[in-house]
Amino acid sequence: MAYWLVKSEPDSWSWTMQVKKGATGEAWTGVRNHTARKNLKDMKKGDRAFFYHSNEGKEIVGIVEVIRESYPDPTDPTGVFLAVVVKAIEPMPKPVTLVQIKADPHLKDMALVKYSRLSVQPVTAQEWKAVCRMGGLKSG
DNA sequence: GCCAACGTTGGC
DNA sequence: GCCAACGTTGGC
Repeated sequence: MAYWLVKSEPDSWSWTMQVKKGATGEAWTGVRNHTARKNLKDMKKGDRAFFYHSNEGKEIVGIVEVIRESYPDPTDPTGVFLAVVVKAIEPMPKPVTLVQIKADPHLKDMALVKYSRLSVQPVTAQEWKAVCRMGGLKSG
């Protein structure tokens, strides 16, 4: 199983909205970047991803699971880009902020820090564990 | 095919 | 609100 991080501005799509969707999940659409597209393509059913609030909050607020692998993004008229479907698994008991991540020597190589504009990014198993611990979760 | 101009993202 | 990073566009 692989780990990822997906970003959303809470003004357009927030963790609360994701939770309301429950087990049905929600299509993750609107990604228009080729690096991000590749990451969406690599996502497998059962993979987990951190749900990150950009701009407002700047923190990891929860964990989602991929329940449908990549397919053509219905919001993309060119048919080039991809979407996946994710469902909320659990919230972070204590959201992990960008400030905390930057301050941790083990985490400052995270894509979140290095490629701040990338909206879908891979997370290593070590990073996953470390962030979960900081967020008050025992495992991933 | 190069590169300047421009638009967007997202942290500060 | 500003600006750095970076992707895209379009003239040549």
